[in-house]
Amino acid sequence: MDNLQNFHRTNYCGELRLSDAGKTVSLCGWVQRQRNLGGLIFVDLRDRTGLIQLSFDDSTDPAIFEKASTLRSEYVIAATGLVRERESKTTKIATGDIEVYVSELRLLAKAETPPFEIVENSKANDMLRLKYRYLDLRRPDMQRMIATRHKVTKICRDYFDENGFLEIETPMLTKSTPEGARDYLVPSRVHPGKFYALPQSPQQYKQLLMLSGFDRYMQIARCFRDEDLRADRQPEFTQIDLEMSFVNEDDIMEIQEGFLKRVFKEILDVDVQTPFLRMPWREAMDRFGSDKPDLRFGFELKDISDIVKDCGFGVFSGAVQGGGSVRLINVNGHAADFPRKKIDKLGEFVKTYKAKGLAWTRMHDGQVTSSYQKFLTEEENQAILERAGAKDGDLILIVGDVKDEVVFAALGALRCEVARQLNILDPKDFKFLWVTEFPMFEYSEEEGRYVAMHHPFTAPMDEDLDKLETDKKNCRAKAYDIVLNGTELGGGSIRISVPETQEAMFRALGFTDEDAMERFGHLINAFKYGAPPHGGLAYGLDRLCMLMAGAESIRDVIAFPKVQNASEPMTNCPDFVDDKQLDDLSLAVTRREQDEPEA
RNA sequence: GGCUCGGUAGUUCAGUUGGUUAGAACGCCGGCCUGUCACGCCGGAGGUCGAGGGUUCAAGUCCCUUCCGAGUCGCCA
Repeated sequence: MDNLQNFHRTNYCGELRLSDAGKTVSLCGWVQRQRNLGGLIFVDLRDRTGLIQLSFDDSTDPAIFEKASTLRSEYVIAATGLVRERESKTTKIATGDIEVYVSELRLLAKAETPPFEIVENSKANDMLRLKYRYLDLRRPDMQRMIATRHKVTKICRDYFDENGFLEIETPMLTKSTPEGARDYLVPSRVHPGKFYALPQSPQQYKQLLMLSGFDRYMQIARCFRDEDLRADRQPEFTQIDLEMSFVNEDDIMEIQEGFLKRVFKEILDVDVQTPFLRMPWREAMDRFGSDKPDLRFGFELKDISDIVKDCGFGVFSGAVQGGGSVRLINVNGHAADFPRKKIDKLGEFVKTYKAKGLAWTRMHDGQVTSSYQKFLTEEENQAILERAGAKDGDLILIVGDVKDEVVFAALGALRCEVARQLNILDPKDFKFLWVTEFPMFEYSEEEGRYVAMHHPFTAPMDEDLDKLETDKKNCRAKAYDIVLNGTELGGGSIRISVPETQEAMFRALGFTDEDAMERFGHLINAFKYGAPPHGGLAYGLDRLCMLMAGAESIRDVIAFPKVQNASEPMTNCPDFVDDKQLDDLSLAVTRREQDEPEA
């Protein structure tokens, strides 16, 4: 084994080109592969910029050749040599015109055979990759993802700085708030029995910063939510968090669009058209069955409740008369892609969303087959097909339910599912959308009361101010979500800056004055000292990077993510702690997992 | 907590109605090879079929339990 001593790297591997021929360079990195041809050895050397071929010749330098013959994959080496044009070139790597003929070789570290090959597009499963994440991150595609993420945050800081924003850090140890997701709690040693909470978002702090007069705030903020994971949800994630004073929705959306336009241009060379399309929440639900519609394709929802409300098919008429609706989508032109068996599978799919079933009409080669037409009159059937704009080659899919939410959820998801099955979703097509005029409240079955759909500091729309207490169901908020290709990138709102309105909001949510004071007293008090009108936005850096990188999970753009049960396979956290630590924190554990080690 | 899919060599996978010594590719180890670049050729090692129990003359295969992973519903102000 050698050491670095006075070795100094002069270049990165992947940056050398034919124009560098004749130079003597010093390179460092990992052995990608060694090819020993007998009297010749080729070594592909890898660093974060790419590969370059090192060559060794037994006939001219047997000592170095002997050393090179011991090299194995993932050994760490340093080499000095002459850049020269290759005898046989390749276009497979960027440095394929040249090689480095090595005159000095240092072996800096040996390596065991890795559990999976360090190559692009690894097929190793997620668990293995995450257990050896430091090896997984050596792979070129992961290096690119992490680098892309760096570029996004770099542009973010530049852009918002240029637009007068200050980056301000807010605390990680905060007060637990009841509304919203479960908090991660941190016990206090010096206050036995008391807990901090890790922030779900810097929401209240950034509003207080507006009160302090910082006017434009930005933070790349880590947030924590103790909820179950998904492909696009991690217990700790990063938000680009903004707040601005003396602005309305348009001002916030405009500054946001400028940022996204720039990020997509600089990183992907994609020209994003601004301003983005805006759509009220109600319209998004009616047309797409979703508050985060994917606009890359059609198959929009149509309401046929009026046609079937008195029809002879109980599934339809019962849904309408029970207070719900019957709606359809027309998968136009794709009847041939959905034979009976596949339609039955779609029926199973919608049941995931609590739909009772899926009715359908398939028009293929002049033949019409249908699951429901025999129960309806000729006029009713005709009216449905007309409403759907149906023609030969179309597939009509219908869901009815006594609950509108079920119809929307089922058809909204079904619309995306058929698009996915038809393989018509282009990951390089970026369709942005603002969804606006969100409802202020949604009814929580679990709690038996209305809860804030966004958060309790969201301002109601001026024209709905009086509905805050009288008509919660129809009260709309100055809230907006930014949606990209069916993914909610982020959301924001104009905040309540009038103390009386904030008090009304807390009352509407069922808090007593004492409750509100206990939980949000700091905010309520602050608002008494001159609060500027303000609003902001926060969106998921991880999700943005995922979509830009074409990744299927935010895990791929997070260096050290958690798996589905919120553990981390590499360090094996969370883990038990010893009694001394618990004692210091005045904690006693009353229930443990079964896999507790023998005491 | 529910549903769906998965777990076989270091890795990715195949393994038929239950039936001989569980296979392939890549990787790994050894040998040969002077222009390879997925080098080539020859040889070799490597398996508690996730775990436990059951049915059977016989289980990777069938049944039960359980663990682990992925996706998803609930949940995520």
